[in-house]
Amino acid sequence: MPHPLTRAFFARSPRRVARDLLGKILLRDAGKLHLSARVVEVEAYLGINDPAAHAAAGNTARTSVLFGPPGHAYVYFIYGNHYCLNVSCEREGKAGSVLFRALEPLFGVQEMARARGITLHGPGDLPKLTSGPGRLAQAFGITRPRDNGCDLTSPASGLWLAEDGFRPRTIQITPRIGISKAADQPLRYILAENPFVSGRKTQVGV
DNA sequence: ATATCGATTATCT
DNA sequence: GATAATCGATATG
Repeated sequence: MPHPLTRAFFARSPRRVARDLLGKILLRDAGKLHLSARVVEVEAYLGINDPAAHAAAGNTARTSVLFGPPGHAYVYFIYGNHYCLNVSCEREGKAGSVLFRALEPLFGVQEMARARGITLHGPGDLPKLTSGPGRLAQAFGITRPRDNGCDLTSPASGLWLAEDGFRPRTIQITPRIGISKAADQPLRYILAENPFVSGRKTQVGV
């Protein structure tokens, strides 16, 4: 049985939290709806001194959760279309966070497909559910303001993180995706060779 | 297979 | 007024 991650787990640097979140599980419990998926791709955002981080703009109405206690959901809306999910890290007052970029569905595949508004035609379609930060948020019904600030260490919140004993084999670290500032820093953590990791599907070079 | 582009809005300059 | 931690559709090789 999965058990929730602790506050102390998140009260560390974004790099360590990101690294250790790989292989953990995100769960959604809303009445009859139960979803779960394994974390396979995340990015670390380092706080006010990271030009690519929303926290670089300071503690505003939008970013206040980042400056609050660790282990809480920071949900933002982007490109007029998509929501994305982060978890706050470090101590209260320090704005590090981790962005969830891709998950591997474990339970509730049909419900995720319905939330995404797509029909599955085969196993090859599964990555369309949760591969990409906007996709996984839609699959889990994560929106702002409703889910912004919710406690991801508490099953009672209906959106939480847990571990089930899974141990990742190979972890790779690469530059972050989709940003223009500080784009060279290696802060993206992925489970190597997991088909649910977002981005290029074809291997270039070797 | 890769490249380009439109959608649509909160936030900041 | 411009841009953005994205996605999906369309065009082209």
